[in-house]
Amino acid sequence: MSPGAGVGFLISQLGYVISGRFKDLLAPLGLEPRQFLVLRHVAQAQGSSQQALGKALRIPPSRMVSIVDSLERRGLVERRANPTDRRARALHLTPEGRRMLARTFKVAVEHERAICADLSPAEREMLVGMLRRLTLARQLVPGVHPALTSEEAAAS
Amino acid sequence: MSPGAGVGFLISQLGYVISGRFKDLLAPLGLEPRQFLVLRHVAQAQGSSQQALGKALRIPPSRMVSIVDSLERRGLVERRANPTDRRARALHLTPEGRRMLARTFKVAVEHERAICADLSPAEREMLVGMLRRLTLARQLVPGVHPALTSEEAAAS
DNA sequence: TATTGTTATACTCTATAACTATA
DNA sequence: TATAGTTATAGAGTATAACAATA
Repeated sequence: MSPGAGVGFLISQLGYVISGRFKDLLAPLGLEPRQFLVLRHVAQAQGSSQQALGKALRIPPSRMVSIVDSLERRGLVERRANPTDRRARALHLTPEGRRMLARTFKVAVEHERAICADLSPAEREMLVGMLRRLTLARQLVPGVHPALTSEEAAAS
Repeated sequence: MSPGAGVGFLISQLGYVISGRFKDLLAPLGLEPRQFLVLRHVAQAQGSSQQALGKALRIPPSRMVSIVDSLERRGLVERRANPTDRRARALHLTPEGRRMLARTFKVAVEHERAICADLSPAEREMLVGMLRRLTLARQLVPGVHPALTSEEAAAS
């Protein structure tokens, strides 16, 4: 009866501590979750402009600047000139960026293993299956964590 | 492999949209989630001092002030004098606060129903059971949503 | 005239620390 | 000397709007 008991409240609580824990795991690599989000998507769409990427991730242009700034400062991403449009900057992963991404994937896999430590593989699959059947699961954008992007944009 | 696929990422995404949706459902009642959190706990521990409640909810004293202010302005909670300690204020629900709480519970129940619309009661129970078996579920404080309280305190 | 990236600005949220009145 | 509540202040994070270069 009380909201402390339901599926919604439980997932909401768990989501918070899970993402907080992931943030902690990422910290030793000197990476914040939203930097990780962008880094990952740069890898998947190399040569994209900042705003094209920002649109896909629902991150406003002005925010993309500082995120890409930080990634570039760390030598993980490069802003290259775009030959066909001198306004736009083509984003590319550096070799160091690629190595970093590999490291973060290991962290993510270990995180997942720790979370599901007490579940058999079959149970884990069943869990994913049921989570995907929750109504609100349909409005998720694959691979994009809404908490790391604009709240306004996410609501629209 | 990619973090977009795992249980952790999925719960983290879902938690965000679920709590965002609950916030939207609460909005027509003129209540924000953290006001709801405090209101609910005042009901469970009537006569508590602000700081006693804040300690249980991991909300720092200075923040409690404005939350209780807003609840008092709306006539949902009363600060009464404490006969044994004139520094402390005893928090009590008003009749209007009690009615509001009943309304929010209806909202919460409807929210839960909507989320789990495509699950049978048995599946829903199974889902709760598996969520509770996730490692990080052990560090949850019952009934307290960490996102609405101090991040620092939650980490400690 | 529209668009890319950038900068400037303002706003929200929150914690820390000072302050008062009691204890 | 310590504690309850309050107020003041400062910091982080973020969006909106103005701006310069280019289309």
